[in-house]
Amino acid sequence: MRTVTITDVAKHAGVAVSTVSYVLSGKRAISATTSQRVMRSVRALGYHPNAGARALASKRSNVIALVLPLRAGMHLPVLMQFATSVVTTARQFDHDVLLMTADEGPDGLRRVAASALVDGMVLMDVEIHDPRVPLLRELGEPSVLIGFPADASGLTCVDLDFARAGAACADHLASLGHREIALLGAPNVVYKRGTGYAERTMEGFVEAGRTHGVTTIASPCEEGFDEVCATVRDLLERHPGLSGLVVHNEAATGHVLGALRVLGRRVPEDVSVMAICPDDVAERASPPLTSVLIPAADVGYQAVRLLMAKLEGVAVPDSTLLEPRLAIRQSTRGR
Amino acid sequence: MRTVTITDVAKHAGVAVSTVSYVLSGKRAISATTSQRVMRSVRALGYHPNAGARALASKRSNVIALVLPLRAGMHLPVLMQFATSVVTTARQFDHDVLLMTADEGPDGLRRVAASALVDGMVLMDVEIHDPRVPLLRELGEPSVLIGFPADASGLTCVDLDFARAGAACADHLASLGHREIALLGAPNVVYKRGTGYAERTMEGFVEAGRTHGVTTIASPCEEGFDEVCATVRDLLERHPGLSGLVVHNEAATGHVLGALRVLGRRVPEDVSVMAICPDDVAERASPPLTSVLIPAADVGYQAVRLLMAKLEGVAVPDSTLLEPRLAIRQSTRGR
DNA sequence: AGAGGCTGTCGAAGCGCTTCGACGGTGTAT
DNA sequence: ATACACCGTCGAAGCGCTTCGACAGCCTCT
Repeated sequence: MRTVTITDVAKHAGVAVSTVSYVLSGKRAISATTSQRVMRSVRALGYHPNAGARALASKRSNVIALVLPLRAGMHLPVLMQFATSVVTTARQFDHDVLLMTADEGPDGLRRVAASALVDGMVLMDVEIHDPRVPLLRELGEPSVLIGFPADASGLTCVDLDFARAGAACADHLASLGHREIALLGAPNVVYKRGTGYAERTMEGFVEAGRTHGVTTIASPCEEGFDEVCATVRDLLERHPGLSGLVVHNEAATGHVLGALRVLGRRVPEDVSVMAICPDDVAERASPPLTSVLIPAADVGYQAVRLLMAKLEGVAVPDSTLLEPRLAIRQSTRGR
Repeated sequence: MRTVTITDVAKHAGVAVSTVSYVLSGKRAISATTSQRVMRSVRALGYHPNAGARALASKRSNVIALVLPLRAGMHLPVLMQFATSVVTTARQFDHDVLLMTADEGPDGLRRVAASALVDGMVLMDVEIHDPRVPLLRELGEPSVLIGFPADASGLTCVDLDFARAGAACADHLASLGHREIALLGAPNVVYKRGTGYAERTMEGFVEAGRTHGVTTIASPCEEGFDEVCATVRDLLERHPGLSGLVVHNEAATGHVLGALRVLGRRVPEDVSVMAICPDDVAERASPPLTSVLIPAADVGYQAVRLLMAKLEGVAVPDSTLLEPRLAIRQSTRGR
């Protein structure tokens, strides 16, 4: 069973090869009757254009790269959500997604760009000082970053507005009357690395606390149960007035609740707890956590949408920040 | 800056285009001197072969598809581990990975195969009655499945030997002197769907228990804390002699420990607990859990290795089962 | 009635690469 | 010395598609 080519379709429909191409691409006007005849042949023969030939002739592969670094302290489920929304959105724009990880290093990007395997790329989990950024500038490959590097000029970046997410938490707790509140963040290594979103969340949190005249404490948080327990105990001992806790670390979220239980503090009666995390994590906790949502699906969608616009030659904003969304559940209350 | 083509390299090196091609592919003998001269030109010009042209001429895209369904109850981190090991291994074989999700449905597979976008595919999370399986047979596309469908004849399947994993847990607990042991499995929906690995684990567990003359209980387990708590409480009430617990559900692992704490049972003094999960989850728990490892990286590696063999036309075994590995930590002890 | 402008279709020229057959040149067996 | 084999290299023919320019036919405007 030889594979069906455009020539077969053309013969079957009794038209020229170029006519079939134009029907399929819509790049020139074709009469309705011809068009229908061609489409009927396409279906009858089960024709699918050969991707390689198309890419060669058109200089467009209709594939975009999704570059995931996969570092310690990243929460995988969120990454997966990004990834799947990128794939789904890309398909809506008739593109496929090539998955790349960082272990090939920057050379991977270079290779993929130079070989015209992809038309553009979406880079996830971009750090403040990301080695991929200068390379991106050099390659001139259309791209969209998820996250913000230190120097974002000339790049297209998308992310949740983490500063506002941190602030939203402080706002919510302050409005409930809490006067001393803490943020438990990512593991230390994430801050050491200079990961923008973690820092911006803290800044937003602290800043908003100051505005409200509320005492804020911000602390990194490791991910083992015992470490979380120690951190929480320490926090409560040092700050007896502490009554509000924000967890921005998905692996630790469950442990924090467990630690409070062990320490004999009730949620929300003694301590209000909120999380910055996807909804399903917040809902699965006990009690369900008031949370600020990380809109992973939306970020992925925006990233692809922007990339597609760039591929069309449309100008796009350098920076796109997505609004955090507060969902009030049962883990916070006034005092 | 026009992109560098093989013609540029040939001119630069003073040889024919075909010679450059043969140097790069090694498909014909080329003298050492010529070869070196060509390679020097390749580096000097920064040549990368155009993927589309290569695919068109050679009928090989050097891309494989990775198909993730993404259903409820799947544990994402494990999927990610599979995925990254597939990508890494594919790169070792000079292939890239196209990421596909199920929302395009079987047509996605058909499209990708017919357009010669990929040379073969790796399908993850295959169910007992998987709609993709008949399609796969029809397409005749080289493929490897991770997981086992009901009828695996003529297909290449890889997976952890879950029956032996379940048995290993029962063996371990029995050898420690426990006479009544329970398996907490995946959420009910997973069994309803007919997911092979979940069922096989249970069967192996029950079977091994029988061999040892130990009472076994196998129960599905939802993933919220409160549900887990209720399940565990119920289990302990109904089976007062229960002293060993196996958790085969990553989202629930942490909750089970929390539930036991709440119920006043110490681990491992009162109840021995083990898990079937990746090492990092087991190590992060408190106390660190004796576990049977899911060798995600190895499964991904094997899948790609087998696929590459098939692409070379080498015959491969229909079924590859990976040995479970028991790691004894602090959550189990004799009674 | 003729010029000019649209529309819809065709033919042909590549896109950059692989691969096949051909062919000098050198080494080995007769 | 002649025949033969083999090694290393070359030229050319596609792979299946897009796209450009050409052009026939028709309509509209003067």
